[in-house]
Amino acid sequence: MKPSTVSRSIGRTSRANTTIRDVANHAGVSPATVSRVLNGGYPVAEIKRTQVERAVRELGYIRNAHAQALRRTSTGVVGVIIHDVADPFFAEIVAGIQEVAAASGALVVLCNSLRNPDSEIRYLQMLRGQRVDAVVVAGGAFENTSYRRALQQQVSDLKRQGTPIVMCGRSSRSTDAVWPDNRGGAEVLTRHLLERGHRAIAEVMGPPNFSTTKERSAGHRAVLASAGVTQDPSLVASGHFTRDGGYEATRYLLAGHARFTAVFAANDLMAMGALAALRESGLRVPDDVSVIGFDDVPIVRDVVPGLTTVSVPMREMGRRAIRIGLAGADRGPRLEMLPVYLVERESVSSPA
Amino acid sequence: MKPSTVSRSIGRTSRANTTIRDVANHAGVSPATVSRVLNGGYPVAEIKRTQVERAVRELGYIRNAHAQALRRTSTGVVGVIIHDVADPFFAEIVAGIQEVAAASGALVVLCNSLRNPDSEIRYLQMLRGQRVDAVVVAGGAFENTSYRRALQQQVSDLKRQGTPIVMCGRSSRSTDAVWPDNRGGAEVLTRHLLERGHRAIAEVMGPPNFSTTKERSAGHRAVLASAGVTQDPSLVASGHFTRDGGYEATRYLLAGHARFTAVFAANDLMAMGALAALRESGLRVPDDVSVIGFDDVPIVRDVVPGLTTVSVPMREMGRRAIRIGLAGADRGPRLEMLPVYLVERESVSSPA
DNA sequence: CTGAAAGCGCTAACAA
DNA sequence: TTGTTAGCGCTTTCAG
Repeated sequence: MKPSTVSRSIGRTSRANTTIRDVANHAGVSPATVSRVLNGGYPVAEIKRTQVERAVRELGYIRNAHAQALRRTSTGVVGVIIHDVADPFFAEIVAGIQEVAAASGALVVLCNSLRNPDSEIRYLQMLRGQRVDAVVVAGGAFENTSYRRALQQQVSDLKRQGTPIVMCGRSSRSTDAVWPDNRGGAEVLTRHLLERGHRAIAEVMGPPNFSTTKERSAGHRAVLASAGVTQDPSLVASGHFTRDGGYEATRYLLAGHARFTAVFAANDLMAMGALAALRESGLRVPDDVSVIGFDDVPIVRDVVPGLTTVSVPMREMGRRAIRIGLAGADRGPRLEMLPVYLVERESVSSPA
Repeated sequence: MKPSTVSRSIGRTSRANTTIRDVANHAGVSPATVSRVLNGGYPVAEIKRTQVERAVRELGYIRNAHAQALRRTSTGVVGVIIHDVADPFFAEIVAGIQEVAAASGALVVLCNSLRNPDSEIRYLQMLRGQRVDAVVVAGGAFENTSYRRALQQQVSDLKRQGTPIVMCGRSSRSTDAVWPDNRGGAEVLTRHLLERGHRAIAEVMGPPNFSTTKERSAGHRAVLASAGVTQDPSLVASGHFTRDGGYEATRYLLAGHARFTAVFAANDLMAMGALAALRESGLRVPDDVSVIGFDDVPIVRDVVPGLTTVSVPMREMGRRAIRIGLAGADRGPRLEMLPVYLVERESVSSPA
């Protein structure tokens, strides 16, 4: 019996994890041989291979991923930072990411920033410490210089480490990115409303200082302007990108004196809130007021009336983002703006 | 200049990650000292501490979590296995888990089994390899002996490693668990329907061989039986725990000849599908048919008519599950069945 | 208070 | 084809 075997068997039988050494001893081979059969792609005598496989099975052995990560360059883990899992928009993106990560055997570390810029930066650091194989940051960007600077720092630190980082849901000049045509979608929706005869259109905006808010609002206003419709400032309210944010903003609008025949909401969740507020005020959709959303999250086809919105390929965005990340360090930023399209349902009609 | 410094600076400036050694050299101290200031709780001269902190900042140094995990007993990572992130029931649970994990500085690895038992087992193994500090398995159990056996094996392997595993959404005898009162909730709902005068109640069940399906169905049938109402077999259909599963099952029921005045759906998503199928058939809810759901996922308050359902504290279940896991290895299984309560909205009325 | 040294569990030369 | 060896980057005795 070799010394190593002895020293191992002396210890308490308690909490010691099974190591590659235990498997080697159990199978009567060296750790290197065990490693070779586990990794494959290296010649090992059939008899030894069988012995090792049996030992692995009998001991219920699983390699320590950290020891492996320390020696190798890849960890088999990817990091994902989103605003909030409970938001269906992000849940869909994560589902897409998971799907391709699973297909390539990678695990995903999911981080919720809860729309706190500092928290996003902190997660980026933690993911860097984890030496993840790729990171995808989903959701619109915070438009604030200190955030921008901190993000830029993380991006370059990550690059220095050789870790690809890809943005999902925001455009970018310096890193890989996949995002929806926010501006184009807003234009399509606004044109749709205009064609139906609406002129007094309330805008339920997202929070200021978000790239998503800016882009969608810009598209909306540009079309309005080019159609010669001036936006009444008292018909604009902003709120969080949530159902309650849309609800509050709409209540605020309703409390004012201005009248409107349609609501342009920054996303579906806010549109749902608008629908609730309108309903509470006794206003019917679309008979009294028309409402449009943005994103086409799964639930909006089940509300009544069905919400007319623009479809953003959330799941596909997630898939593409992680595929780009997993494909390796960037050879010049890969930028993909995904098209969106109008989905007409029942929440829009012509004003009386 | 010390040898170590020299050897480091000889290499290419390229892809080398910054290590604790680089920081030590930069600050003119030993790696041990750097480690001590980084970890805190150990006396270090004020001057050296300052030097180290500056070096860390200047180098943008972040410790390699894997090297750390290899030396320490904890990894600061927890594992979570759910059925599907895109399902709001699970998204809520994950949000709760994330919340407390973040508060204790832990990262979460999220795994989607997509309701595939083999996939769940495989993830359990991977999480074991990651030496996560705790794992929570959310969602109902697959009622099948080979799964049960494999799960039991994983649980004991995890225990041997000293990793707490807690079930979230299913009861258990051998491990820690937090779950909703599925049976009680089904009873409350059924009684509610009975009190409104319904007797011909269709049951839109979940998939067979799921603990959740069994428990909810059992509660429903028990109340029916004790009220002397016999369930018409042609009024029972099962489907996946999704909106489409509920839709298909309801379509199937509608295609049959049997008539019913209410639908008892196994969860909210299936109830939404039922609502859609009913609407398509020209049936009004609740005037022609009443519908109830289960879980009270966030969206159901926004459908029209608002869905009457039973509220399951999803987020709180997630919080509790991870708290139990993070609290350490079990001192006898901690079992918590959380109460549920009826939420009356507008989807139920008395039959004509 | 500080540094040297050992070693966590694994893989990849390098020898044999 | 196989084993021995040298670390990956960190923390933690153990001396000083």
